[in-house]
Amino acid sequence: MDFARADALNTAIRTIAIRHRALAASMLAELGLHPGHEAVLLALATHGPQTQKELAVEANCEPPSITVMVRKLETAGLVERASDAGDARARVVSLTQRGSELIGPLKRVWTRLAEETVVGIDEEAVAELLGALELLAGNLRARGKLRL
Amino acid sequence: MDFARADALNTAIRTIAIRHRALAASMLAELGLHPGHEAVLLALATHGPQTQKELAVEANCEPPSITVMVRKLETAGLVERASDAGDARARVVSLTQRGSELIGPLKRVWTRLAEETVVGIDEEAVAELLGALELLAGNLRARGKLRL
DNA sequence: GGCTAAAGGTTATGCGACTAACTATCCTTG
DNA sequence: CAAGGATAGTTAGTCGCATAACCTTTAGCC
Repeated sequence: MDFARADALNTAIRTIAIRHRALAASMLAELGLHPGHEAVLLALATHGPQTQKELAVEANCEPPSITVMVRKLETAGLVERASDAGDARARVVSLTQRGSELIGPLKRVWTRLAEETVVGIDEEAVAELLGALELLAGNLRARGKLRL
Repeated sequence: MDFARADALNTAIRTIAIRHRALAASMLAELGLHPGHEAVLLALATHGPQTQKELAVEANCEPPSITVMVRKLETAGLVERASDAGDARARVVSLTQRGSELIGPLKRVWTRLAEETVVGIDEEAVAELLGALELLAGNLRARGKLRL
């Protein structure tokens, strides 16, 4: 690939990353959330109570990030942690009542974000784009761990 | 749009953002750079010396981020700042000799990153994808600034 | 011309995310 | 069953990026 195209691609990805996050931040602020928190809450809403390790996999980030986010969500009263019966190391995280009540509005905000992101693209093209994006995500999987 | 598709889209974007950045970080580390720095260096290489305000536009980030990055690049000896003749407020940033010498290797790394990102996608599809990504970037432009 | 508004930079602060290093538990296996 | 390695979480420290507040200089305008 020539540099011009490579740079256009990298730049587009970086630009989308920054702006998508910025827009997410301003929308999530309506609910008192910060970007990243929605991944934890939606994972809990979809797959039920789970350990922080599992959350780290679902939310696509490292355990230390989960530790901090879960602590903040706990302080906000949206989530609670309990000791796992059978493994004293693990902490099982689950939604509180207040957390559950936030899921509906969160899903609406999250949907609105996606709609604004792809405005002007017809449904078929969106499906195609989604496939391509998931392919990219797969390509990039765990590559960052490589140390020479 | 239904929630499932919206979430798939948002999640794909967030995942790509995190992983692309992580891979970029590990590749740029070979050159002693951190992610974000490449945007400044490539902007200077492409469009020549310019003020920090212009760099902020080109690198798609806010002036304070530029201030800090430029200072680090200056400390690393890759960039230098001079007072603008005619406007005492502005600082003109330019590449040093060492900075210029880094551009070649940087372009190679940057190209390799893009190639790894789209591995397994044929050239025509990459072009199409690039167009879609730039459309998304346009959709998201400055939306984050909105305050209700 | 002097007063106010706008613009370029910097500083301070907060957030997410990472790596590295640490603790505590669990599980293997010799 | 005791020793060593793997695993769940936490803590500490760093970086990019953002916003808010501030300082300085420029520019507009009676």
